[in-house]
Amino acid sequence: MTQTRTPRLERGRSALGPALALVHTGRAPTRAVLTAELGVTRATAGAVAAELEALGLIQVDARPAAPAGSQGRPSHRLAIAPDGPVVLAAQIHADGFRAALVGLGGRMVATAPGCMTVPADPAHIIDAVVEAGAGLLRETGRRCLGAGLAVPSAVAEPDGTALNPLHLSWPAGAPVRALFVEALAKSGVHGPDGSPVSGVAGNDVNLAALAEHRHGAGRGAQHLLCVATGHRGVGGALVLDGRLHTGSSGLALEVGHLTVNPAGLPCHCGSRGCLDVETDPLAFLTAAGREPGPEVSLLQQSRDLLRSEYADPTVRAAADLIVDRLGLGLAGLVNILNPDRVVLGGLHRELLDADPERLRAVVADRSLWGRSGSVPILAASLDHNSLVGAAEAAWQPVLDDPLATLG
Amino acid sequence: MTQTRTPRLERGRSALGPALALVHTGRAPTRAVLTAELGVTRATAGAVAAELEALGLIQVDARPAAPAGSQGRPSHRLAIAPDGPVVLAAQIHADGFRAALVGLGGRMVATAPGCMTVPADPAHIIDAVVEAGAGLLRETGRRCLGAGLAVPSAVAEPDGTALNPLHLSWPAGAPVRALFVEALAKSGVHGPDGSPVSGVAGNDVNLAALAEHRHGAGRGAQHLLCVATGHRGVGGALVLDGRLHTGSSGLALEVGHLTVNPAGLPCHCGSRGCLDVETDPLAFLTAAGREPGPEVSLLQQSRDLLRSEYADPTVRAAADLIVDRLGLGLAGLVNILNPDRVVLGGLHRELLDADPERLRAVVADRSLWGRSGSVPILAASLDHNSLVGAAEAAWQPVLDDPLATLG
DNA sequence: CCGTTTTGTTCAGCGTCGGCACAAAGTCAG
DNA sequence: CTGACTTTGTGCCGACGCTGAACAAAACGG
Repeated sequence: MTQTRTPRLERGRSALGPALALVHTGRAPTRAVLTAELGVTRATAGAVAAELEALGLIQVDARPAAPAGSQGRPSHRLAIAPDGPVVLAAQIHADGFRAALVGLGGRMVATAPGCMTVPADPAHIIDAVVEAGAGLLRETGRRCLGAGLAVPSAVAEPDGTALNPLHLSWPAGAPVRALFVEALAKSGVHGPDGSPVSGVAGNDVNLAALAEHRHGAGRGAQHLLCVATGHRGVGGALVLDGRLHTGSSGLALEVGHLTVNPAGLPCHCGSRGCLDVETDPLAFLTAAGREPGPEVSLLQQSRDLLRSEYADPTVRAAADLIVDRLGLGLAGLVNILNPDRVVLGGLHRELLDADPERLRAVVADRSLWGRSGSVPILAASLDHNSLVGAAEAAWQPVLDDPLATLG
Repeated sequence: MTQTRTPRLERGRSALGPALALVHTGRAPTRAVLTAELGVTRATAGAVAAELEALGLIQVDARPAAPAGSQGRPSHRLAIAPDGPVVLAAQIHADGFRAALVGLGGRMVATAPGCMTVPADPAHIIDAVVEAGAGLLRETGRRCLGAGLAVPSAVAEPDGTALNPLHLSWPAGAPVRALFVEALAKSGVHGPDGSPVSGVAGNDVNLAALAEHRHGAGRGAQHLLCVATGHRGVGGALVLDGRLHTGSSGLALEVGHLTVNPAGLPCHCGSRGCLDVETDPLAFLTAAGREPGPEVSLLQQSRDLLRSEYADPTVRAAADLIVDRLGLGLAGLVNILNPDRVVLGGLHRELLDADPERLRAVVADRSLWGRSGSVPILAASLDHNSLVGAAEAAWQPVLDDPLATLG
């Protein structure tokens, strides 16, 4: 009998994936740096770069723009091919959806926003956002290698179902990944070989964390903790050694039910004073004595209030209160996860911008010992980070093994 | 100029490390299974096994004990070489210390307990435990490839200092790893090449989790959460994909200050009702209305009480109270980390044994949705798991690259 | 102009692993 | 008992990714 094996590591240049990841995240601007980062010889790095260029993923400019002041032969410049393949990224949030084409390097090639004019039904909305993305693909004629979808809900693995899509009034357990894949096939989105592209779905904060780690405020962090609040409730995410930690069934970093105010508001989870109900936009508006209106999103109302009336002592006091509660929650997370960076999004990001020192002081005061007490807390720095993160998740197979997904 | 490179991946048979790890954890009892687990051809697996045997690490029995009922040629049996090299494992706890020699497979070859007769000084105790280990090495004449030390304190990385060795009355920041390495050199513990062996130090609960994951109740878990309480305070640990997650500075899983009883006892951290003060042996004894005595350890007193007087309603009520608090803490951790298994040690293990259903019910009730709500909670199953874990940490370089550490 | 420094490329060689053929050692059917 | 079948172990050869060294190229400085 002929010997069969279950291939663990595909054949092909094994340094290809790491090399592409380095160029993708901007950590390998030249072949010389690529050589050092990969830990291989110049010969290998050169061959790898040539292969990536042949695949149409990167581009080598023999004449660099910056002559620089160092001596020796100037290095050629490595860059993402501007006309290379893209992935389809989609995001659904409380106020609408957005589709985009995203190239390597996190570059948004085209984008199409959409409002919630269709029925609030998972299948219809996902169909609409995929159709918008397919339209962009038709307009631009770019090759598409994958697709990613960000939703404001925990997504269970390996099922791909949304467990708590509360803001969307969707039923718990909606099979978002299956609907996404189905919509992709229906819209005729296909890869270079004509077969339908693979689709992945994930929690929006998780994906935002991935994007911030690759291209934003989290760049270079070993263990990155992200916390964000957009509408109702609070989301968390953790990137460990460059990979998203979603736990063994996709439910990790459900941080909303950390107790941050023992005598606080009752939460649907049965406890009181959970992070979810104490630090989200509604909590802020309530603490500031404002009645939330129905026109714009709670995040928008909170942001407007914070930016325009921060001088008002009531608003200031409300912000301080939320910051104190958030700080307690972050300190608890820092003690458990010991990240080397924290990035905040949504309203938490705004609160950090308004008074960076207060939040940092609370966290430092309540977290334990040494370096972890002074863990840097930064504001998210990317526009549409969930969308870019959905693209990152879609790019992941290519970054892991370019040959298997292209050649 | 000749090309230099910073080697990322050492040369040598790259399947050697994974193969040794499989035999080490008992997941490769035969060459046939090894072939399947590694995902290589039989030829490669055979060559790898032959090389490991030549290195004196494993042993191939051509005649297997179990003829089994399956047809085809019976597979030869792979086992850890019984007279192979060992590592020196050491543990220091509140009541004394213990040194041991541990072979691959977690097999304890020799052990030597010691009491706290020496001054309560880090250097003296570490010298004593290393000297005990060196004595075992001299007695048995085994080759020693590394050394590991478990201490009841968070150990900061990369410094190797003990940050909160409270039960030992040591100064915070004691340089335990440096002292350990120094003591090893002083005692003449050396590797096969005559140079002093490398020494690693870690938190005892972290190392216990590693041991349980490799050889105990955590075997096969993808993400394993361990929680244990031995004397005062509560320790946590997380094993992710087979590697200990210690965070970016070694301080991860400091779970003692999760709030589990908002109106509870004040804690030195400034909050109230922390896991540390609500679920440790002292909390149990106090809840049961017993005055802790000075003779034996708090854990021993708690265990005796729980085992002999569980029928007493007061004791039963105290146990239930602690279990409820512990369940709240575990649920919080499960929501954040989403492990697929939880293993409990120390008093928590005893409480689980006393009433497994109560704890599981509390955790399921307070953790969120689906599979994570029914995460299995098991009792630690290894004797001296911190000690075995110290050995695991010492073995790690060999498991990662046998050739680099041996030949 | 030539030496120095750094970068890029070509080429031979080596080591690991896949693929195949064959041998070995058991079960099962008759 | 014998022969077909199944599964395991091993020897051989080639593919291929990578190293190492030599050489060429492109800048700077004296």
